Amino acid sequence: MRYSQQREIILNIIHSTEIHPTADWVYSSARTLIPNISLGTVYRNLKQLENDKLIATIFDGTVVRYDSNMGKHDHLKCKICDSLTDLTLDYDFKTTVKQKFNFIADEIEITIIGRCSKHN
Amino acid sequence: MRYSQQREIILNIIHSTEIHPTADWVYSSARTLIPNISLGTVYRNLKQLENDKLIATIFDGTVVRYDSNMGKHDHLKCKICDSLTDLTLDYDFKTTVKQKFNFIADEIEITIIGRCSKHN
DNA sequence: AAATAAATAGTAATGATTACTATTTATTTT
DNA sequence: AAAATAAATAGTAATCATTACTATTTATTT
Repeated sequence: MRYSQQREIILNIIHSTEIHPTADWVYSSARTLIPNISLGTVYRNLKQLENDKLIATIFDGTVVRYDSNMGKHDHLKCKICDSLTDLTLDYDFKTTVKQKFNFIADEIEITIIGRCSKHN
Repeated sequence: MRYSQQREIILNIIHSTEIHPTADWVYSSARTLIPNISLGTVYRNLKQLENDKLIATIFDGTVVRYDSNMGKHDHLKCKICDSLTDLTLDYDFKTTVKQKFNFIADEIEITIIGRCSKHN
């Protein structure tokens, strides 16, 4: 993959925020640095960065969000302020589903939906 | 909420399949019974049925799927055949997140992604 | 410095979902 | 049972996120 300033900026944007931004947020943010960057460029690079395992995508119900935390982790999603917070839970479901369903687990996605500390 | 034949048929369709259908699948299926049912009617009723807790929605990455299994349960998603299978896992994350994050958990969504018994 | 192929900007197209509106229909009132 | 009502519908247009397309630009190789 050839270097591009656009891709570097997009990756930096995702690495420098905790908010798990959407493609559109990344686009707006990138435009402050490259005013005429194209939305298509943002989407294409997000996909490439995901393929290269430099970022991860999270499906948040309606929109896709991007996450620079590449370690195995889970999410707390606040119903009130719509924030998404990383956490790490302790579990071992892989052996369970292998034994009961003969299902080989590659990834496990856990999202806990509720009210964060600011809204309860 | 006023009775409508359309809503009854939509609910029956979801109750009579295990495949966690998409809105479009429900639409196609409903058309065999009501040939000129509108796609908007399908979406509107799916939303109403969800509000009334008669069905649940699952976000499958790209499309929304509907589930008539209203009990607390989790999903096994096969990467190869794209099937979505219900299962029930045993866990208690609610107390963990209350203690560590002061987060009140209302729902917990767990999806295990991998290869089902037919594809491993 | 010229050749190349990958990446871009800008725009059009797609696909899922929602909004709108005139008409139909279930339910209530008379 | 007929008229009044308001909710639900069909059909169509609009929206929003994402993808596709294409001529141009640019990083890298020769």
